[in-house]
Amino acid sequence: MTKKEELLQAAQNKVREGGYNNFSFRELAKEVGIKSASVHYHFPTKADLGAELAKQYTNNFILALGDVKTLHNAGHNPIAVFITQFKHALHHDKKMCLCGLLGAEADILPQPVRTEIKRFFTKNLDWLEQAYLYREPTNKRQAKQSAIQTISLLEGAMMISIASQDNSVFDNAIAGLADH
Amino acid sequence: MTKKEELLQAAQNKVREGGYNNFSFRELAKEVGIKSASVHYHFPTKADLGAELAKQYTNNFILALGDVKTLHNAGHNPIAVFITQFKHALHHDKKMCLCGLLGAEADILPQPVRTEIKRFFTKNLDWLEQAYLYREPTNKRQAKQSAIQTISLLEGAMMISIASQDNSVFDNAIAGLADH
DNA sequence: ATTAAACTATCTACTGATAGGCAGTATTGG
DNA sequence: CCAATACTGCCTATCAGTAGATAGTTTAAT
Repeated sequence: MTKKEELLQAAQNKVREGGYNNFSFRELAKEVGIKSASVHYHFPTKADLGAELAKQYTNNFILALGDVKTLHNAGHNPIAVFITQFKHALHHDKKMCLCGLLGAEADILPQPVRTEIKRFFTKNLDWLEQAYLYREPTNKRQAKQSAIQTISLLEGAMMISIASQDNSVFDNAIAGLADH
Repeated sequence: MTKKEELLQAAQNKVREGGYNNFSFRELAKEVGIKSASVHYHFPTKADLGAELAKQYTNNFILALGDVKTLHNAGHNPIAVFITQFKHALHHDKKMCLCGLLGAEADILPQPVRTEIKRFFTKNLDWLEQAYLYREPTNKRQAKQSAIQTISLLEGAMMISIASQDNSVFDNAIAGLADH
C-alpha cells in the first residue's frame, strides 16, 4: 500500500468515527509515518483529500455490489445483497457509512466533497431501483420509492445502532426487509 | 431569552449543520454578543454544553409529541404525529435532527453527551412502541420492531434529503408510512 | 455585602497551509 | 554512453489563525 493509500485509509477511519472535522493532516501523517507537510504533496488541500476519499469510497462500494442483472441471473436477490453490504459495514468495520455521516453534515462540506456525497446516493438509488424493477410487476415510480425507503432505513438503522452501541437495533430494523 | 438560552440555541444550529466539532466557544460568544470566557461561566466545559444541549433537545422533542394515549383518544394517529414532527424539523429548520447527527458520531463524543443521545432514542422508541400497540392486534415484539423501522426510516430519509439538498426525497420516503 | 454575569488577559495546543531544500529515480538530448 | 534535466516523495521550518480552558477583575442587581 502506498503512503497515499494509507493516508486515505486512515482518513476514512477518522471520518467514519466523527465526521469531516475529525481528522487533521498532522494526525494522518503521524499514523502513516510521514510529516504533515508531505500530506499536502499528495493532497494539496483538505477538500481535495475529502473529495477523493468520498469518490473512492463510492466507487469501491458500487464495485463490491456488483451488477444487478448478473446477480439476478445467478439466482441471487440483489436487494438482499445490498442489505448484506450495509450489514457488513456495521458489523465488520464497526463504523458508520462514510457518506451517511458526511451527508448529514453536507451543509459544512466544501463543494467538491458534497458533490461526491451526492453521487454516492444517486448511484445507490439507481442500483436499488434497478433491483426493485427485477421484482414483481412494478412500475418505475414504485421502484424509485422502494429504493429510497430501503436506503433510508439502512442508513438510519446504522446511525441509531452506533448511537445506541447496540447492533441488534440494526438487525431488528432489517428483519424481513429483503423478502418482500 | 437569557444569554444561556441564546448560547444553546446558537449551538444547536451549529451542531445540526455540522456536528459536535462545528461549534466553538468563541463563535457562540460572538453570536450572542459576549466574550468566550463568559461562556465558560454558563457551561464549565464543552462537554457540559453538549450534554445540556442534547438533554433539552430531547425533552422538548418528547414534550412536543404529546401523550400517545391522549392523541389516540382524541382521534389522532400518533404515528402520523410522529412523522409530522420529523417532517417539520426538516422543512422548517432545514436542518438535520440534532441527535441523529450526534448519534452518527457517537464514538467521538464525551460520555455525558453520548448518554443523552442514547436517551433520545430510547425515549422515542418507547413512545413509538406505545403508538404501535394502539394499532391492530399487535404483540410487543412486533411493536418494538415497527418502532425501530419507523424511526430508522425517518432519520435516514432526513439525512439523505440533506445530502441531496432535495426534500422530495424525504417526502417520497414517508409516503404511505402512517396509514399502515 | 453578596452574588451573578460579565469582563481582560493569557496559556498551551492544534489547525491548514506555504516556502524551500534534498535525496533518489527517470527521462532525455548530444 | 553520459551529462543535464526534470520529477517524485519526502523533509525542516514557519506562519497566522483558532481551539478549549484558566486566573483574576469589574459591574450591576439583590
